[in-house]
Amino acid sequence: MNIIFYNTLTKTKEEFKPLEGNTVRIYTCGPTVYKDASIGNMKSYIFMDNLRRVLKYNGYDLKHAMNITDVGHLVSDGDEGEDKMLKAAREEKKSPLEIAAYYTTKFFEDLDRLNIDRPEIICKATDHIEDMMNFVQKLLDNGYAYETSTAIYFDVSKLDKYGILSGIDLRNQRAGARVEVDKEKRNPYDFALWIKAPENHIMKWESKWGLCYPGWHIECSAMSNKYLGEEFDIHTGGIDLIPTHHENEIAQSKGCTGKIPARFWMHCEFLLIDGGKMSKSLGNTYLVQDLIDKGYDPLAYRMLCFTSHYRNKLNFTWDALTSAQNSLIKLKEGYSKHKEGEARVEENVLAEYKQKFLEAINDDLNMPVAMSVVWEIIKNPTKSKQLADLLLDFDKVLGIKIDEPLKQKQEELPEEILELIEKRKKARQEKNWALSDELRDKIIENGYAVKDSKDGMTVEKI
RNA sequence: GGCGACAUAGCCAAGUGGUAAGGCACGAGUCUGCAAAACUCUGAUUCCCCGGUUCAAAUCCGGGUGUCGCCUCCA
Repeated sequence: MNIIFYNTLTKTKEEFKPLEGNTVRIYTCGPTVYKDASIGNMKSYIFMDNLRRVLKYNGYDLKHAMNITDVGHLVSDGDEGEDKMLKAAREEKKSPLEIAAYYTTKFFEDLDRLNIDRPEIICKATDHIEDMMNFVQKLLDNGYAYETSTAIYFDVSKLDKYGILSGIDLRNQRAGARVEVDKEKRNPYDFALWIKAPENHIMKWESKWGLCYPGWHIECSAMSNKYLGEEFDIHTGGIDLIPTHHENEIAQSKGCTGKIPARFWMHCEFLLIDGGKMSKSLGNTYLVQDLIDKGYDPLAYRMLCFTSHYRNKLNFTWDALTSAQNSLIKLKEGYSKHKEGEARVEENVLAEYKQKFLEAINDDLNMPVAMSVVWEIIKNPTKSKQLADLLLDFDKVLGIKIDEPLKQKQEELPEEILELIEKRKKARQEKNWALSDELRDKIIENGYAVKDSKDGMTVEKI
């Protein structure tokens, strides 16, 4: 079946086919590891994982590279200010590499908790300094770069067109509206490729231009070129990377190879918190750990992401997450019921479900529609192992571990609650309903839910 | 000032010309000693407002209002 993806480059949906053979080459802009990754960051890695799984489900092999930025970008894009890595290192009293190692580990922990598969190639910026220098030299050789007293700059005026991704027109931009103009720069939009390190800069490398450190776009160009070639299939990232980072990657690659590095550019929209931006000052920069601490299975967040399309903003609220977790529980229960089902269903029924599911995911990863097919199966009154197997098959794409119990923080019941439970059990045996109800109220008052069944009662924290 | 996105039931949201997916919550019923849980059923004559195009518009066009994002580091 055809796969259709929305391409930011052309602003249209296009049919996707790998450039070469059966292997899809993808590059994803990974994290800068100087702080914790928020659930907002994770939205775009869930998208990345979703893309991988859909391509694999369609039978493609993947060669997917993701960078780990462990060399500092600057605090400001005006090529000035303090280096983020160094700032974190100073504040946490660690070396930059310790900081990077620490947050890299935490980042991958979060990926695991969200069941996000790792790209085949994980490349660290600091391991590719040599490649970056060569890339910069190539740009100088080709006449796309120039040296100033502070850095090697890319000259955007040398390109036939700068701004094809974001649609900016340089003529409409006011130079220095927000950032002070560097007199040595030829054009306001010129950006630093290779920066001459000040005396006190810790992370710096010997180069033919002196002790330097890389600008914040060059690593992606150098590494994608190294691992995936001059032209690969898909480049992904968050929507915020379009106007500067990806625009500059395209500029660099065009200057070096004459080619736009990727055929398809796919971008994930932002997560909103209570309808607005996630920000430190509002204290709503939630982490995966925060979700766990509040008693949620991280995969509930994955479910929440599937209620909306990756190209749309998703409004995160705790209510929405609760709703996603409830539906995840129901989904797992529904799966179990089918798994124990003895009935047989017609082959064409299975084929029809599969067709609808495939149509949805291949239409630019339309997960909300794909999920509606899943619910159709769950709600099918004919309980059949075949349907359970189909759901398990779909879970290769969903990655919600439909066949495993919910992973929730289980709290031990306190002693006094256990006592109340015992007393109530006795009261119920004696059919002393008044006492039973009184004890139930007490348990509920303490913040626990009581469920009675034929087999006894269960009590859990609300 | 420039660029862009969005506005669909209480909430999270699909749907891009053919008469409103799905989930959660709520409500009702079944069950239960009563509740909870579970199971079943139920919800927008209508898609921010006003015009226009069309046999037909949530979907296209024009105008308005509102919300949000980017142009500084950001997924």
